[in-house]
Amino acid sequence: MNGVLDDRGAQVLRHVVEDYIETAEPVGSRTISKKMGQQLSPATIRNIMADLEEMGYLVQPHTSAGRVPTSSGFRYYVDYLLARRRLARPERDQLQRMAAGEAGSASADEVVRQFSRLLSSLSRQACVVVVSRLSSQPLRSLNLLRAGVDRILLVSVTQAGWVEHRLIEGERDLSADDLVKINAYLNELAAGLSLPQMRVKILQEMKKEKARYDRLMQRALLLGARALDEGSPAEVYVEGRANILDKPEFVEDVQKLKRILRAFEEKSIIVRLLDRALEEEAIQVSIGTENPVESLPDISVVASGYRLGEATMGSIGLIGPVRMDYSHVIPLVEYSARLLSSVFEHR
Amino acid sequence: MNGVLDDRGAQVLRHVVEDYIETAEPVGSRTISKKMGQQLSPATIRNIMADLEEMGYLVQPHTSAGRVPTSSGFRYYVDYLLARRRLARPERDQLQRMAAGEAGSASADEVVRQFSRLLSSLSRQACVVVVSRLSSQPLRSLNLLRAGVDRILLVSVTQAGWVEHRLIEGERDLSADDLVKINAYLNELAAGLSLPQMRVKILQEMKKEKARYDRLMQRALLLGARALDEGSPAEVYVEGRANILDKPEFVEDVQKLKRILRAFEEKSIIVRLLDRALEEEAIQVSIGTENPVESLPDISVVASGYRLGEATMGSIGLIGPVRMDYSHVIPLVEYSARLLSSVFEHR
DNA sequence: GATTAGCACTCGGGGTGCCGGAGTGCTAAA
DNA sequence: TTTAGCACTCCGGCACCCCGAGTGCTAATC
Repeated sequence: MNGVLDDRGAQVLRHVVEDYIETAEPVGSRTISKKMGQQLSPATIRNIMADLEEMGYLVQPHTSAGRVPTSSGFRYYVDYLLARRRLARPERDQLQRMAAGEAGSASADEVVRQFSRLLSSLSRQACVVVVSRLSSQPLRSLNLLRAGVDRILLVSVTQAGWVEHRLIEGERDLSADDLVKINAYLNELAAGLSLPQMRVKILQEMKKEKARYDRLMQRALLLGARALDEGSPAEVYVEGRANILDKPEFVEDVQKLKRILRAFEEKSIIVRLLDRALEEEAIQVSIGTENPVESLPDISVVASGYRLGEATMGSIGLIGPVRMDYSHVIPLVEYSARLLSSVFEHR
Repeated sequence: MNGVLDDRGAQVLRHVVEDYIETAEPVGSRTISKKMGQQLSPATIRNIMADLEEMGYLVQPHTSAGRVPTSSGFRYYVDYLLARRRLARPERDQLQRMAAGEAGSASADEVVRQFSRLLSSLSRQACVVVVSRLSSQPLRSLNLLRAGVDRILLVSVTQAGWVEHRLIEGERDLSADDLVKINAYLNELAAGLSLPQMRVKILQEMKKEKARYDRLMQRALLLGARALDEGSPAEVYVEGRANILDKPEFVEDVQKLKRILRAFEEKSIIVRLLDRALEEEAIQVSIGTENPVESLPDISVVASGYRLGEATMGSIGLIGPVRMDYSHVIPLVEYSARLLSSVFEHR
């Protein structure tokens, strides 16, 4: 009675979880007995279920109701009982076709958004979210453009094709020619570096220039340093919000719904939810209360980072009720993340 | 009996609408009689209400229930009965402070997003949507940057500070120097023109260059033409989706909710909803079935275009149930649109 | 000793019936 | 023309009951 299950217990738990995933209703002993081909009578199943309840894997919403898996029940299921199903052919194909289609043409954020859409519609079950972080990627180019009498636009393009721009205020006295020179200079510095590396480089370079005392180049470095100081915020894309309205557990409780929708509007919350997936290589599954946002104890997150070479670029994941079809959703996310990585790899 | 109301009828209609806006419940004759200071007894009110029902301004959900305004009831109210309230001081202040704060610093799309957020939270009542159209704005600059072995990034900055970029495929043989030259050339052409004007200019210029036969410049023009051919899609920002969950009329009907949330995920639908506001100078109010999307007969849209000089830049509006506090929401949107225009004006 | 059949028990949900209140329309009186 | 009065309607809430699904326990069976 230490949390480890014998084979029978495990099988029962598996069936309870799977039935519950399907029906969203408490599962009774009869149902399980039938599912297991009557090897065991309902009465026996009841005993086993009582044990499982004692161990915290199941709960009864009320006496004389069937059982419902707890978060730890789901956790046990995911960790030990899940049949690692391969992805169904048509889904693989769809994802691959999309990847192939997007690979060449669209801009990077469009690629990500398309993936997010498709993944949300394939999983039906949940909402798709994609976060991405720019700073770690190596740059392709860095350019300053005039964007107003006293503002300048810094456009950075990474090797993977991400484009980011930010404004720098209060620069009125640089001519178009100056900017061209500065661009040439900065680009020489930038090639292949990531933004933080670039920052370091600039600081080094500033010391040198001080000696040489080239006013324009010094100016260039100052501008670069200022722009990079701010750090780039994550981008968040949420698709398929409406899917949560297909889940009875949410529709029955408007408060939950509201909390979730509100969360979708807060970038920082989404980022927190998918943060873990950025660090780790493997897919991350946070079930119910396990997820890092305490105010959302009824949702699960299945997410995986995607990468470009060494650096993690972002993470893609599904958000939905704890009652999720993990055996479907996990390979789906895994595969998508891998595809996404490879799309960016071949750019 | 031709749709025009005498004073008494109008007053009764006004009170029914206002009470219904407040309570979301059918309104009875007693309530109205009280609201009107007992000048008329409930019985009289009942007669008047029966007339209003006959004229199509009110309906009874069932016999022995109070009355609910129809879409035409709301329409009549908005057109003739609405006390054009001025905006409350604190709301004006908040909007103004925001405008002042954003004016200088942020990039244009950030400004719009902030407005959208604030407007959604001030109106509580509904969701905020902003659409914006780039093509008509005069350009400040146009730049080509290398973004991959065989792709080039076109970055256009408008005078109002909107930044847009798009990729051009299959250009491998232009050196960085070439790009600099091309940029200088294009920028000379571009100054002060809008994208479509630019297109025309480029076509003219192409004829000339053909004569001169300058290969690089011809190349530049081709690139420019290709990039501009595609036309820029509208940007859509939706904020405060969760607010619709505060409206009992939506929460009671999950199907409606789903339709609305789905609509929010379709750019094209949102654009259709706010389209009218782009054309007209004045604020646009579409009540219930009046709005251009037939599949959403239970929502109203209050929207207004905002402009930069002559050209309309986009429109900002609220989406919510037909039962909206128009007397509050209309000035709110009007004022926001005006502020937004002025923010962009002073750039 | 494990399994199972049997049985008593519990609880939620759905259906029914009843009542009260809010509201109406109509009529007749003011 | 307005209004008081009255009969009528219908919704919503409440109590009630019953049924079914499910349980736990016990005693018999393998």
